Amino acid sequence: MSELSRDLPGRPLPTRLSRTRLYEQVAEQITTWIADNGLTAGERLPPERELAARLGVSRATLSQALVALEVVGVVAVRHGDGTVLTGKGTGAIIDAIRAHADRIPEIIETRDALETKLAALAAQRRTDEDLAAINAALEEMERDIEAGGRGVEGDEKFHGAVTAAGHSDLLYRMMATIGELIRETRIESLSQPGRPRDSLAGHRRIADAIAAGDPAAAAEAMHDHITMVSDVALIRDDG
Amino acid sequence: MSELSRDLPGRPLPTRLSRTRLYEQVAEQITTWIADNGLTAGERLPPERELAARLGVSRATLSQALVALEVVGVVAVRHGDGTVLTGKGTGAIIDAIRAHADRIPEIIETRDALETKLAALAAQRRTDEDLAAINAALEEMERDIEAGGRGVEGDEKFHGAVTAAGHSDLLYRMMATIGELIRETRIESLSQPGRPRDSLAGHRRIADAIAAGDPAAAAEAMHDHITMVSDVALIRDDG
DNA sequence: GTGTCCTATTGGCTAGGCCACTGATCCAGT
DNA sequence: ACTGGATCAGTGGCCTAGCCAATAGGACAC
Repeated sequence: MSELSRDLPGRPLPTRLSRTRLYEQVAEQITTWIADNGLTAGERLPPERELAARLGVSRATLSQALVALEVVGVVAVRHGDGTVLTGKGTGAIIDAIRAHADRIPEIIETRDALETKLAALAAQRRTDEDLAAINAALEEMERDIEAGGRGVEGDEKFHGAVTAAGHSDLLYRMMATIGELIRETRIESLSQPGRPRDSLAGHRRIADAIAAGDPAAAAEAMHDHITMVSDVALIRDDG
Repeated sequence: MSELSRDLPGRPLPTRLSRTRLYEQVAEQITTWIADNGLTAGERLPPERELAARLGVSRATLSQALVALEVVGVVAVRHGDGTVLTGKGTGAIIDAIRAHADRIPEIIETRDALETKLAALAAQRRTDEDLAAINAALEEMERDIEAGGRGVEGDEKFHGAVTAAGHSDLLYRMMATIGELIRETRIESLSQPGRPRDSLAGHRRIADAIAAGDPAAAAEAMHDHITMVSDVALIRDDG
């Protein structure tokens, strides 16, 4: 039959396209369901029997999906108790790194590599919505600092907004992978006296460059900003 | 109350020791069996029915084990054909990306982000051994091109050597994560007429900067090199 | 030779069931 | 009142049995 025709584009026949198996779709549905309902670590999934029925698959298939999610580190299935979400998510690399104790310099380097590029991309690709999100984060950080806070949340949102503005799935994922590691260094950095204000100024430079659509300036501003953060980490190393 | 007492051990009370589920043991057995018999990519595992019988488990359980191995990227299960070993082994993100078809521009961007930084780090940290490896790769590529080849292997080794010379575990792992994706673009790039020679020259610049210990020059050379590669990818996109 | 069809083989998925584990509850003993 | 053990409902673990769907390769017609 002509079933083949729809699988034969002009392209070089990249990789034997794999059929989606049911368990993959199920796993996908579950993860999106988790995201939609804003479930966090520790919360429970419905019982297998119920979940299987609700998704319209057999328990065996659901079980495969759970195995997949378990391997990836999204959930932990506990015999006799239930299926609970684990916080880590991507975990694999993170644990490996964290196991080696003080990898902070490496985290900074990686951030530098990824975010500098992302800033440049953001300058080229940001939409008005992206810009709005960036500015909102900036304002939140400013308000928090004015009120005597450290602006941690705004800081995080800012970098998240810039990452999103880069419009690169792969880079986005990589940032997500080391996201948790970054968060740890971030808190340390902003705990330094006077640091929040400096950080805010750095963010302004980045935001301006992105708004102006100047990739080079955005990259440089981001690089400088991350370098500043790294000072803190090094200080801690000395201590 | 004394409810607290159970939360206050002298020791950290490690982690809720998780029972090994059968599928884990099965997956373990399979991987060791693979290793023992020296099976390589492309070779087949026995049929599910037979394998299940031989391992003394049900097909359902074996299927779970295969899902786990599939998620990790050890095997590929093909409906109607069988279960074959895949060379890779990291896979998770790769498939997610590949599923979205033409992500080549994103791959290039990510390469640019990671490798540019790695080149700079390599310029600062390379040992004599690193330098030797880089030069060896360069020579291999040159010889291959002289002989009319495309220098694919040398190219790959070169980038691997630079990555190693960066001495950053995290960045190294991220490169490994997208390694296969890069390989695909590499082969395409070097298939362009005249491209291998240009590529070789680009590599020389990078190697020289690293040898000279000049991070900025190394980063720039790497960036230019990757930009050149990206041209090819874009050409392909047009076609 | 070439293309088509058939079929054995293999994985995909379901249904239904029993067993094992967990946690909460209840109850007897102290 | 408190402790400890027994019970029980709910949950996942695993199995058996079976049918469906995809693949590859050979038989066959041309």
